[in-house]
Formats: sequence, structure tokens, C-alpha cells
Amino acid sequence: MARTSSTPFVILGILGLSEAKPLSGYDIKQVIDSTISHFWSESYGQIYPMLKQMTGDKLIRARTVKDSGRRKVVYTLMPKGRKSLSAWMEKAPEIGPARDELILKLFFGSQTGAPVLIRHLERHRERFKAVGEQYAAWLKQSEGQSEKLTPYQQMTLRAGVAMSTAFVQWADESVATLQEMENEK
Amino acid sequence: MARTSSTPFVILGILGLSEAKPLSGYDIKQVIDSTISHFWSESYGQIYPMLKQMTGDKLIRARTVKDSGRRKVVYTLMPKGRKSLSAWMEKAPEIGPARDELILKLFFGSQTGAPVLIRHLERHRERFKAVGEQYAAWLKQSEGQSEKLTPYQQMTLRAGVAMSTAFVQWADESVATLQEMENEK
DNA sequence: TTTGGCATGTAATCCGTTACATGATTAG
DNA sequence: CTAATCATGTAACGGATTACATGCCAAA
Repeated sequence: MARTSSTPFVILGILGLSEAKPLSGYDIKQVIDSTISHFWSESYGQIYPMLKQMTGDKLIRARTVKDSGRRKVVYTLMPKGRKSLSAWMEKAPEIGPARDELILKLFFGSQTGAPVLIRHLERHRERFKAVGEQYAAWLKQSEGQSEKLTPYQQMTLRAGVAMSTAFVQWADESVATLQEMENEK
Repeated sequence: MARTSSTPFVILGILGLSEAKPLSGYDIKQVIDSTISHFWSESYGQIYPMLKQMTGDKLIRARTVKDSGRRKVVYTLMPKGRKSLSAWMEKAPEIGPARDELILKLFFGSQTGAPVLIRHLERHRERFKAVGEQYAAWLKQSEGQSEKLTPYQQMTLRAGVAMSTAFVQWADESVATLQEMENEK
């Protein structure tokens, strides 16, 4: 089963959200990195060839514009692309292959010392905490202002907050347990 | 930077946990699927060639045995392998590229109807709930019995429980919100 | 003027899954 | 007897990252 790539649909989805403003490959990459980077990523090596292919397939349309002097190729959704996006949206989302190195190392914990694991846990804890707080701040800000966040996007932010809160709590407990183990040793 | 694979270390880690009992490639795959499958996976296509390579590198030793009539090749850790595992354990675990199709589709939610999203959410909710309960049961069972779960492994189970609980809660809230949106429409 | 960001692309490479291929043994 | 499971591998393929390559424009 040829695990079909989501890349084209991410592109279609972003062009769909943008709507009014056609985006270049560079723009699309910027949007991905600045908005969905915590649950999705794409590289230029994926984006540019895919844009070419999708243009050939009439899913999107390419136009060359001069945005304040600088020349670039921008893309807009075509009817076929909108249909394709729609169909993909309705398909049950796949559960990606889980690969968590932190949990893996914890699982093998008896092969190393508790201090090492504590270090790893605390590092990830900080990371998650920062991300969670960033999401929470973003949410709050968008509630006050008439920012352009759809209710759907707000839900994804809440997911991020919920997950990071749970992670931080679990990490704190685990660090405490590991420290006890060290003391009693 | 050639994103070095974790596969050899997973193999070393499992052989390290087993210790007394040498394992075959088949055994290793069984262990992965039955214990760490929720946060790690490997395919035979990775395992068998890697075992060959690691044997050549003197990280592990291969021996052919006849386990009750059936012939198989089993592997044990060698000193070099133990050192290699140790070094890897101390390296800061990488945060894998996040790829969550469910959240992605939610983010693009305005491109489809709320009912579609509710379907997706509920499906994942069930999945997570089942996994969480399985982990909780496993934990409880191992606490009563003198099962061979290291405290580290218990922590990974608790991580699974915590994450799935948080997910289920968030999913319930999100479904409720979506249903309200549908009613008010 | 030179650094940094805008902008577009290609080639090499790797990681990993899937499909294929084969065969022995055991339980029903 | 035959289906399932044990057991070991290889080949093809595809997805994705990284490194490389190029060049323009604006600001310092």
C-alpha cells in the first residue's frame, strides 16, 4: 500500500485558507512554518516539485507576478483542486507511525542512570511548556482581538495546550519519582 | 546531516532488556510489536539487514540454535554494543517531525462540514480511549503481580495514560463545540 | 558593499514500508 | 492434510530531508 503523501493536500488546504491572496511556494513554506509547524512540516524539496505537478494536474493555477519589484510565481486553487481537497478532508485521518525517542529511552531506562533520564525529561518539559504557553497566549490574543482564527484553528490550539499541560504534569511526576529512586539508592 | 536511524539502538535496547535470553530477528519484532508498538515500530525490512550489519560491526553476536526443533539465529549484546547503547541513551532525544493528520484536518476545518470533523474526532477518541485503558490495566496488573516491568517502563505506561486521558477530554470538548456550531447554524 | 532575506529549484541520499519469495514446523 | 505461525531474508519503491546551486533586491 503506497502510503500516499499528504503534501498536496496541505498545499491545497493552505491555498484554500488564503483564498483572496494567491501564494508562492516560498509563502506556503512560511505559512507552514509559522502556523502549523507544531503538527506538520514540509520542505522546499517537497513543495516546489509538487507545485509543478499540481499545476500540470490542473489542481492549482500558476501566475507570475511582480510583487513590489520582485518576481514570483503565485498559485490559486482551481475547481478540481477544491474538489480534491474536499474528498481528502472526508477521508478518515491516518494515525501516523508513532516514534517518540524520549519515551523509547525511558523504556530502556534500566540501561542508564536516572540522572540521565531526568535531564532528558526536564529538557522536553521545558520545550512542551514553552509551546503550550505560546499556544495559550495566541488563543487569548485571538479571542480579544478580531483576529482571523477560525473556530477550527482555535480547537487545534486547545489541543496543543491540553497535550502540553498533560505532558508537563506527567514529566514532573516522573522526575519526582526518579529523584526518589536516586535518593533511596 | 544524515538523520541517523534509531533502529540499531532499539535492537540493542531490547537485547539489553532481555539479557539472559538471546533473541532472533523474529523475536525482536515480536517484542517491539507487543510492548513498544504505541511509540515505536520497526519492520522486518529494517531489522534483518541491520542485524547483519551490527554483527559485522561486533556490536552483537550471532549464534545459530535449534529452539525445540526449529532452527533460528539468535543475537546477544557484545561489550561494544553495550557501550554504543549507553552513549546513545545519554544523547538528548530528538523531537521527531510532528505529523498529525487529524489536527491538520481540523485546522483546515472551514473547508468541510462540522459533521465530518465530528466523525474524525470520535473515531480517534475511541482509539485513544482504548489504548489508554489498556495501558491502565497493564499498569494495575503489573503492580499487583510481581510482573517484570521496570519502574521506567511503568513511567512510559503512565505517559500513555496521561496523554490519552488529555486527548479524550479535549476531543469531547471539541465535539461539543462543533455540535453547538451545527445547532446554531 | 556586503549581508540577509526573498525566491526557486535540483540531486543525492536515506529511511522505512511493502511486496515478494521461500521454507520449516506445528496445531487442528 | 492444511492452515497458521515461525523464521529469514531481498528488491522495489516512495516519501522526505539535506545539500547544493543560483540570483535578485533591500537595508545597513
